Amino acid sequence: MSPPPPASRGRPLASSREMLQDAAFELFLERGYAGTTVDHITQRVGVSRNTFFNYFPAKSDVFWVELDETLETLTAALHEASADVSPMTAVSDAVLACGRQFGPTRVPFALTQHALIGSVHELQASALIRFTRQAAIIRDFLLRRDIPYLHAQAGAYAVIVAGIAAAQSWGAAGTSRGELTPYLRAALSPIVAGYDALPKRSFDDGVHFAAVH
Amino acid sequence: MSPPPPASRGRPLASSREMLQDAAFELFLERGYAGTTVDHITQRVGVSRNTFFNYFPAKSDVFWVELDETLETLTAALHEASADVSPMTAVSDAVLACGRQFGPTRVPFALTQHALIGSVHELQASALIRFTRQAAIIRDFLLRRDIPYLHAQAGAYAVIVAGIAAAQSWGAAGTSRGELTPYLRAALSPIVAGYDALPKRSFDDGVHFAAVH
DNA sequence: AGGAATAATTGAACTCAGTCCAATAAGTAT
DNA sequence: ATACTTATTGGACTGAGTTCAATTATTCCT
Repeated sequence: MSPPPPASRGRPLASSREMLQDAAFELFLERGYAGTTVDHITQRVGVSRNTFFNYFPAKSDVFWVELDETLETLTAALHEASADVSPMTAVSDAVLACGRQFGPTRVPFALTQHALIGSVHELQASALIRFTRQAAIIRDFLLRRDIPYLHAQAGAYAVIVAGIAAAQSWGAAGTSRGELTPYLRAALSPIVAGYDALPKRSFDDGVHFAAVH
Repeated sequence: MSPPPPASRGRPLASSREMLQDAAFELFLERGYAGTTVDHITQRVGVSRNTFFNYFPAKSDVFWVELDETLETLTAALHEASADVSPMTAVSDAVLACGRQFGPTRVPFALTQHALIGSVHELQASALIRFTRQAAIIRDFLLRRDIPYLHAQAGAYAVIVAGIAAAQSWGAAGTSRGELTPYLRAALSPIVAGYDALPKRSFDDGVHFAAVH
């Protein structure tokens, strides 16, 4: 996910991550994601196919680079959460904080092109990986705040999908889109409200839900 | 998705869908999903590799067969929804109706083995396909009930992920799992409550969200 | 009975992502 | 110089999924 640390010893990097990334995005625009092979990308940079995989674990990782940079800040945003607000409010605030990294001047490729995810297998798989990864981070946060497992898992999922729905609408809105934040607020509010209204321990009305993992 | 209609004309089917399916599940248990190739499956049935793809569009479709049968009933369940209850309650009821098709005596392979989804690319992709397909059905239902686009999309997503969280906990609970319904109820309730509490048209407090598609 | 139409099966060749491995090249530290 | 470290490379491989033309089994029509 993160760029390999520049080594002071050994053979220096001949091709940079950015070169591959730039070539890939050019080609994605020229021939579409599906019409671009890893060979195309490396040929444009003038490097062997295998070198691509030194920098990116998969072709699909290029698609997500911009988004991934932001997703990585979620953990930190959660750690800054105040203990005064409800768990789901804290999560929502963290997601909003991440969302503020986007705006009319910064729209990740993955958002403008999210329709691609519907048709390319690799993107579907890589999208789900990111989904579950972020959900696990939020779920664990909620578990630490004593939310029972089922609600922690479902709540984590729900917050993420609210973010996805917001990002999709925003990304699809074209040049008129403005800031992402109001979209996020609108999508998140019913979720947060629903969980905040939940009486403590209401989750097991007669049924015992075992924790998983 | 659905089995090819038995043709009255032309060469009759030599291998049945069930034979391939049974062989596949046997092999999934014997060697794991990833360790089973399409070749293995067709060799066990005594048929050529290409024949597999006459019956299933992809290897991953076998993984989901049992679940798919139930997912296909969602549209019908939504059509039976009463106009008296709130849109999200109607959706929740439909999901609960689908969920009642499972129980201790019927646990789909995809649920007991859901951990596989975390490690197999094809399963990730095929899981997301099913997720978006069901979400679109629910979203369109909510749109017909005059829910604005962003909330319809986010709400549809949220209901599905609540179902997923419930199904995961239930599937992971082992032989002590009992009925799926209480898990579903618990996971769905805060979502439904959150959306039901939403004042009409509160969604665009000053911002216009364009409909997409 | 003898085609013609229809549909399933098959084999073969192909594409492409991703993995593995051994060889080599290009640097740095001693 | 030499050893060590690390990047690059080529080659072979796996496995899912596609495409296509050829074959085979069956029904319908005459």
